[in-house]
Amino acid sequence: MDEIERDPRGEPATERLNYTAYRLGRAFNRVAENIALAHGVTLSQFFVLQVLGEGVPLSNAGLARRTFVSAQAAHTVSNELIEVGLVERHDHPTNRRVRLVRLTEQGWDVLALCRHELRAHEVALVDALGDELGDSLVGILDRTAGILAGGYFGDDAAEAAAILKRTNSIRPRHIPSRLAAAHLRAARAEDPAD
Amino acid sequence: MDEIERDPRGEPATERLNYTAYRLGRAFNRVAENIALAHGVTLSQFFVLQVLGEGVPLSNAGLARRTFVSAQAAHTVSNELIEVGLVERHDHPTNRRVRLVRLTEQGWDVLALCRHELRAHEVALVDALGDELGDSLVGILDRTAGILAGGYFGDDAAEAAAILKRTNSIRPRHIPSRLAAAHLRAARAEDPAD
DNA sequence: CCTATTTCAGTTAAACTGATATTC
DNA sequence: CGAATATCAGTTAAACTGAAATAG
Repeated sequence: MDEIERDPRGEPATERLNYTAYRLGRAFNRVAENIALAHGVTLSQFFVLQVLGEGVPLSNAGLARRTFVSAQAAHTVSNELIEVGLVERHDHPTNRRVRLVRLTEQGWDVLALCRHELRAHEVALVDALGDELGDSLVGILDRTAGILAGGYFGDDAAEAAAILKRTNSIRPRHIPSRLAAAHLRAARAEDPAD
Repeated sequence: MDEIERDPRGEPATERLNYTAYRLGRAFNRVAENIALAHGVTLSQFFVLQVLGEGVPLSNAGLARRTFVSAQAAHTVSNELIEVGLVERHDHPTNRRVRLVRLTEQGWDVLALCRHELRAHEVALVDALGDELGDSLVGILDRTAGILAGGYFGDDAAEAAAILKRTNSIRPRHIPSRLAAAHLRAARAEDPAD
């Protein structure tokens, strides 16, 4: 072993809630982003679809609060979704100032597809987590993120495959050599005729 | 009540793990960012400080993996921290290719201050959460984020105060009128001589 | 030769702040 | 008039991809 000097003031970052929550969020975002991009939707757009997917029309201000961004940011994302036909604006029944947004039929279709894939991933995760969640919040977050690893349970081939499914007109993602190698190995094992 | 039509396909976004994890991460990030900025450090820089705060020198590649970003992104952040003297580079004992980074004394000082404030926030959160965490992951994430609200337990005055503490040479944050009003009310109640 | 690391460079998604008009 | 909303605009933090040199 290397046994490089370790400073005595050192404390595991994974003991801090903000770090574990950040880590867990990143892991989920990778999966969600790959799923969304595979259907031509960016991650921030997908969060808007998810909130509107509750089936209740929302004002732009309300949408901003639910997606935790500024009203300006939510407005931009809404406009993008309107432009591609996944969302539409309509008047508020009583307040003439606010303009509500809601999903179009096409929006519901895309959301249903993403939801389906997302749920499959969740089922696998909850299964891997087991029944006992433990008794500390930071422990749960750390353990969940650890199981998720990069979001794909450490399955590099699965991650590479998910990246390849992206609609690359949006973001032509570079596949790290480690992932590419695993993906090739998996593909070869599946089809030895190669 | 308004009773606007609710689409039967609607499902709460808070039932999806990716949404609740994202929400929780955002709430923690707001708090961590305010604390970090109060000491002249951005959020991404702070994550690097937290990882190096384990007391073990890391390569840039290792740092990238621990903060879940590309090597290029980690490299940029490291350079920023080196420039302000919170981090320093030194050689790897055996591998001449890698250059390790570690905290400087000044880096340890800043980290200690941030850690202190962060832990106080965590204690308040865990206290509010109570002993029983529940038995579903999505339930825990949702409940925790709900308690945190915007990160400050719904205490608008506290959030406004935290924003005001930011070193505004970095990012002169706009304080929403709602927060500003709450902050003024709280300040007036504290010092009625005003 | 292959893989990992470092690091230069350009690009972009996605947030931010500022400011104004409008409606309740 | 005060507060919330919609929406114009510009800006920026912070990620991304591409590519090259270097060490093991």
